[in-house]
Amino acid sequence: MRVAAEPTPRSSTSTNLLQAAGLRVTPQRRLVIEVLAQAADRHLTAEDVWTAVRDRYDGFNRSTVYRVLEQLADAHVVTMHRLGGSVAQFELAGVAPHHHLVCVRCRRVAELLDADLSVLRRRVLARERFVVGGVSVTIEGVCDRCQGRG
Amino acid sequence: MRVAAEPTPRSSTSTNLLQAAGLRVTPQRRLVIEVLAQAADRHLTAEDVWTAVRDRYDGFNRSTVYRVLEQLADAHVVTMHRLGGSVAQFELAGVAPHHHLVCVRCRRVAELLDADLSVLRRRVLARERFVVGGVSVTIEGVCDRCQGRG
DNA sequence: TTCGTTGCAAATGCTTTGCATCCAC
DNA sequence: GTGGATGCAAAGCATTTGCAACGAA
Repeated sequence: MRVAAEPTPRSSTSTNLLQAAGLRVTPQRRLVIEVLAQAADRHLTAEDVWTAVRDRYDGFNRSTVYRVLEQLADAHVVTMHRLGGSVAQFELAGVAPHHHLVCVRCRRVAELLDADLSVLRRRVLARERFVVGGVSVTIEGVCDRCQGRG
Repeated sequence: MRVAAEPTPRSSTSTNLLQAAGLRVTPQRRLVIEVLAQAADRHLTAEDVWTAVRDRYDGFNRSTVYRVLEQLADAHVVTMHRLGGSVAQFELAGVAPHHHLVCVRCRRVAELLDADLSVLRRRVLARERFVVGGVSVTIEGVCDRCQGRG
């Protein structure tokens, strides 16, 4: 794909993130990161990301989005969530360990930046012979927007 | 489908569960419930369930398994989980509110019957205008079996 | 120059659906 | 008898993969 010769500085955030992760800096990867960064408060599906990047540069392929998201997830640059629906959702990593409020009607995801689970984590490690990685609390329910309807 | 004329009592657990849920008692539904009941300690995928029921009665259709599992989930007879992998897993409902330990290597799921989250639940309800349904804690990590390898 | 990355198209895997037949009530 | 349930086959959707062309280092 030929991407418009945009005067983007080589040392932008996306470039830094890629280099820090030991990944090659390609315009596609930078775009995906920028799209996720601009949607910082939301969770995007692969389709959302694809729509956004294609808006900017026609020809951006869907499978490239999936491949890039997978690589970025492996490199811990983005985080992937499967929150009950059938589609995965992505967000830029690096904030606090986070939990989610998932609306069972509209499937919107809100973040829950609370809940200290360190006690739970320690207990599990001690009791269950289970080396704990990510702890994720998902709470299903009905969000404020949906409480009027249905 | 013609199911073998097995002398199964009409008042078995599966029949009771179906009747209580207001669902018609069909041999297919009873079989699905029985399979889930026999695997009480595990989480089964739709494929697992299908393999098990087909073992007993040839001709049991895959889509019937999906339809039955969906109806049973709607009726809260079974619980569906999406625990990081792309495939849904099912188990008979009705035990304690439960949480999971998911091994990132083998994707095996262990149960975690602990963690009192009532405080968290109350706080969320008070603060977020979010009507809380199910709370599910998922902890990813490496299980004991996998700790040797890789 | 080299090997990783991308575009394209086709395949995959899980799940859902349309329709005719069947059976629980 | 009647509406819901099932079998079958085909479609659906999100995601993955093979391969040739391309481009970052």
